[in-house]
Amino acid sequence: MPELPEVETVRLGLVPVLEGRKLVRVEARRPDLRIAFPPRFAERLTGRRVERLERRAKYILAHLDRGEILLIHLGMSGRFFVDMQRSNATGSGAHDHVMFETDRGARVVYSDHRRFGLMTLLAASDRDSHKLLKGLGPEPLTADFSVAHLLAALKGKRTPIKAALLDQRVVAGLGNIYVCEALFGAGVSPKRIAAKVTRDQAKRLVAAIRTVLKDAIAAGGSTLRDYRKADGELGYFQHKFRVYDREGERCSKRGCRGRIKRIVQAGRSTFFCPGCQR
DNA sequence: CTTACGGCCTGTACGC
DNA sequence: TGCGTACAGGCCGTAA
Repeated sequence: MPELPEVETVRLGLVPVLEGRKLVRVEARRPDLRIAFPPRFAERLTGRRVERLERRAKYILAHLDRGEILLIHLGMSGRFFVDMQRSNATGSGAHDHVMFETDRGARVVYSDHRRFGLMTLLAASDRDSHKLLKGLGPEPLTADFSVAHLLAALKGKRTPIKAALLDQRVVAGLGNIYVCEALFGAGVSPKRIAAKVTRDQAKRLVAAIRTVLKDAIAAGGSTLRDYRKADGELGYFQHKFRVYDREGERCSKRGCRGRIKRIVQAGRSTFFCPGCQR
């Protein structure tokens, strides 16, 4: 269920445990996440030092010594746990697929009941050319993501803006929730055809996207001590959304008398206020 | 080329 | 309580 802010919060939780640490033991308990582990996956990771954890879109890239990158995607249900007791016997760890033990004795467990996540290895030199990474659009929290870029990316697109913003080639890291929130913040209707978004709306969208993502990351940092919950789970936090999953509630915008509506676009729920999103 | 849709898995919520 | 159904925040491959 993680989008950019959740992935970033997970990354921040992993940094103190993994960065600079050597992996002394790695177990890959099942090989069939969305993309099967490469051959000898656990062996190739054992003994490697994690030099740096990077986030790109919804991916975490663990830069290892010897010029390799461990690429991680959490899919819909991927979670990391640090230093907690997990037991397959009791069922609590039934979906624990990968375990990393560091030279400081920390144990990091990756759990993913739907198995839409993935882990794979790539050469550091493929950082920008790997097929999962090469088509990604700009990071929304950097200057690469500009009004000019957004307008160019939307040009000629016949799909609704909602679908366009979910397209990782347009902007990287947004998912269904934050697209709904950003469209609400910008006052733009999710049904508007992408190519018809005006310059003024594009400006508001760029600003709203940055704001909702930054606020969510900040909420993770302030809600969780060390980005970690009591049970050792990293990166997830209670966050209040203004439209997502609020069908039927009053619009929170001042002076707006509308109610939040739910529609289905491209098979996914969209929440918006017909009163103030145009 | 762009756009639309099925499929991958399992868990949970809800109506009857 | 049990059962069936719908739905879930992602992404890829394929077809149109």
